[in-house]
Amino acid sequence: MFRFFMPPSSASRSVAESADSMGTRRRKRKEQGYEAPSPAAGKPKHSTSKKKKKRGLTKRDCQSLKLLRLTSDFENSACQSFFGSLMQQGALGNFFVHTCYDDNISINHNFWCLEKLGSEVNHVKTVLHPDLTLGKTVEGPSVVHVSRSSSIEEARKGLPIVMMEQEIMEAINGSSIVIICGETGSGKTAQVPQFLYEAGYGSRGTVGYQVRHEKKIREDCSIKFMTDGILLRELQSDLLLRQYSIIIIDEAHERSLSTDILIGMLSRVVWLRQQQEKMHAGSEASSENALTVLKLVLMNATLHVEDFISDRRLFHEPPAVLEVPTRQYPVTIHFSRKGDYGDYLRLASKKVIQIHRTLPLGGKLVFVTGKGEVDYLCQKLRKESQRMERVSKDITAVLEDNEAFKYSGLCILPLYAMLPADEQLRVFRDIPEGQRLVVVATNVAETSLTIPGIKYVVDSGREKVKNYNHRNGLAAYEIKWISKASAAQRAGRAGRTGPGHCYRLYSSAVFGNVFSDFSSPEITKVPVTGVLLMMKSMGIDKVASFPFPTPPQAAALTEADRCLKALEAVVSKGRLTRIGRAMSWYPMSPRHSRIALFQSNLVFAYAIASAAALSLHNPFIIPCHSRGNNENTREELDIDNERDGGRVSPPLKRQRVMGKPKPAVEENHLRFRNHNSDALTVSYLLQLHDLTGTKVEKEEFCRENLLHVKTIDEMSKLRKQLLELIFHLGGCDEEFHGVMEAQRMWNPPGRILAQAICAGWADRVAKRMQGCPKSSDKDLRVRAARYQSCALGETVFLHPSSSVSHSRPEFVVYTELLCTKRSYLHGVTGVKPEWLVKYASSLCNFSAPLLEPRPCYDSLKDGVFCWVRPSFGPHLWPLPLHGVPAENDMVRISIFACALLEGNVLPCLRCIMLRPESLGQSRVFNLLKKMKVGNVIIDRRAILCEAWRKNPQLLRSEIQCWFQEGFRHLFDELWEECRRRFSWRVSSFFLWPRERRRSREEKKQSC
DNA sequence: GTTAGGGTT
Repeated sequence: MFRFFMPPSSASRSVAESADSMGTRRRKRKEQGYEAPSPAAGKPKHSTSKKKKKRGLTKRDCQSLKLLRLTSDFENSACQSFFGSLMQQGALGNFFVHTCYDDNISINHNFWCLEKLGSEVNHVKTVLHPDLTLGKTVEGPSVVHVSRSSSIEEARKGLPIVMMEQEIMEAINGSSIVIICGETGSGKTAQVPQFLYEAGYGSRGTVGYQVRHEKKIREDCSIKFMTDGILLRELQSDLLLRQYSIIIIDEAHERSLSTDILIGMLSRVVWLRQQQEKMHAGSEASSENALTVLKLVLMNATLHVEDFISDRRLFHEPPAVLEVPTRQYPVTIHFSRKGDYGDYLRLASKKVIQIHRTLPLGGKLVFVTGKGEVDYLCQKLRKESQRMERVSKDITAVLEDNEAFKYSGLCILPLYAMLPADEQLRVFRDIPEGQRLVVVATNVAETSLTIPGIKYVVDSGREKVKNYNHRNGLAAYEIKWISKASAAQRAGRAGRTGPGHCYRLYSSAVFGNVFSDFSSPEITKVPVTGVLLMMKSMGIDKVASFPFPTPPQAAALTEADRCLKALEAVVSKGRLTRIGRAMSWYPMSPRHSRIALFQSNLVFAYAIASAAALSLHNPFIIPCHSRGNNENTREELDIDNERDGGRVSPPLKRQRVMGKPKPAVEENHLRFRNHNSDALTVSYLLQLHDLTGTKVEKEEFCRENLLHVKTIDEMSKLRKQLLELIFHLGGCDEEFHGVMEAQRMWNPPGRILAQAICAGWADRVAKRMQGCPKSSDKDLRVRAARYQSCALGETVFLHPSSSVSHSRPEFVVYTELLCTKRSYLHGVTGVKPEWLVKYASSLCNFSAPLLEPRPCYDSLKDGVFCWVRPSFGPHLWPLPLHGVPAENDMVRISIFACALLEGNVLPCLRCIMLRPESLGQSRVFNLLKKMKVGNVIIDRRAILCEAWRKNPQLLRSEIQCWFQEGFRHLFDELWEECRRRFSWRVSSFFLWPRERRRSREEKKQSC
């Protein structure tokens, strides 16, 4: 079976496309001077647009919705389905699909002719067609005949990449690895799969897709679209990727973590498949299991391919690199005269107004760094716009109908990823008559989605990045200059539909001297614990020599290694443990997999809820209490009313805009509070959410309680995914229902769950500081609890929003140490110090065995233990005394002998209360001497049992002599009774609770 | 007494 792999590429297109399908962009297309035929004309409309409104516009969501629509639209026919998928690729894709639908594509294997561009033929490609499902190779070259209408042909002619079809296909046929570089708009995403299709790849069967939480793959699927994360998972279970013959990785320049690892992995898979093929070619064996070579196509939007080609370890033979000219409209770049404006928000606002007043019509897109800046700038622009409107009215009143002075208002819309979906969608809807669009956006508009009709871009040149210190785990958000590549991408947003302008709020000198060429790949910036675990599970032990396009920092690998050891996923030599292997199969960070794997049955299900809760961001929205400007909020409400037709109730809307009054919100959040753990607080919240009826009610629940809808929704899906993974795959449906029923009552075993969380975050521990040393005057005023983190020297604080901020446990584990106003602990759970020894022993130091308290025999564990004084982490926090198995043979023998005589090994043999003076007696010496039989040391009940089986009289006389003369006649009976019990069941001795309790009390006294 | 750039299994 032929399958392409296409990680669905940038959602930019998808969103634009989705909006397109809803028929809302026609206005914009008219503005652009053409009217594209509607791909959906005459076909049933799909409900996905509705669905989209409710859900977030994450990149993945867009992909999945779009693909759902496409595959269901076209699923009757394999090729139509495939071309349907290509619809996502922009207007030209639309033309193509439209025609395919109307004109009957013919598929013809072993057909030699290909009609191209309506002119002469002449394009015969010799492409092998190994059909794995049939298990045989189709003889001769195979091409697919496609006839297109003249309008399509015309449109295709305009695409630079079409002229390169032959070159691209020759490269792919001649080389296992090909890199195609072409800027946005070159048509590579839409056309390359078509080229392959026409060449006979994947021309049989249907098109499917898979993203997280959503999968539409039919039996006869031959082309599969998926995200990079999904393929990475598949790679884990089939290193040779037997199902695929070509893999296309789109948007490789984005250098996401998964893409980078995939490229490294695939370089080896390609090689392995070549070896396989050679092996089979040499043998006469049946071709049933024969594997063909695997081809890899990387598609890059920039010419920066150094990382892919320079390191010979990655690709032994240099890949073919093709450059496709772009079809982008010209964008004029305007730099500022002054180098660096600190107050870029003020400047941005000024620039927007200036463009608005002096330049022709066209949408404006402003890039700033975060939600705060977006909101601030929106507010500022609205004020300015209102002021100008008033002035304009005054002037027109004086000059009467003079159009030249008539001011048209600005429609100012915010855009960032965490904005609720319906508010995000406003940028794609029609704006009120007479207004002009201004979108103030974060980076989300740079890579993830494209707003139609943008002619002017105002670029602040900054972005917010999350920095992570691998050594101490301290994270912080920083505002930094973007890279030259990013700046180009932002500017490009002005040239999607016609010539545009980009106003950069920095000078060309700053751009030239300060900006880096490219943004650093994600792998260099994030913890790589999960990456390391996955590689180990795939048998890649020497991660340091893995051919990453860009290797992670050495400190990151060290940290990851230390973390995996702390989680007991690997042993000291780096080998995976059983639990580590299990962890590698969970679709979460290793820490949360560890939590989920803590115990079985009911605890398990709660642990999963906790793991899901910790896997996403904190869902509580911290309301903004600033009073704000009434006029602005009023205006925003009015716009809302216009857009949603008054569907959302005004009080709700007001609440959304202004935030609830503080006490009500706090009271609401208190309802969920677990005083020992943020994770349990959020998992309870998750439970309430999941028990809430319909989707609409769930959303209402979030609004009422000021929660991020998207975050909770994602959390809920993750929880479901994990439960299904565990119960259904294991075939435990009944158990699953039992657990779910029991869980409806929601009575989590808090203590055990806190231990589970402790096991997952064993190396992120903080201890409350006693005596509150203040490092600065500023600290004097802080009332938040002070802690010392095991990873950091300086004082850190419990975040005031944490559930445990009042209980302030002595020891906590935390999921994040984020430096904002101060260094704050987030995701906190209180833990007992003794748990640290149990779940983070790799980070503990232990003293030599103590003489006092003296070692003792533990009847439940059946062993002799001595006490050590543990301390935790680099600050050597003292922990409670801890028992470890005694190493000294004599200590073990004598303590066990003592316990035997005291009846702690076998209660019926309780013969004496040992006193210190008895230690000098010869009967002590005799007993101890007999407890070493050859090489065997009798220091445990189990060993004694085994020894008695061989020699029933062992120790008899040595023990008998401890009984008083008067009782010795009873001894024979007692002895037989004891031995009989031994032979029944070792553990049965200690089912005499009263005896055991007494023995413990005695032990305590002796300690 | 207070934060959230963008992705993903």
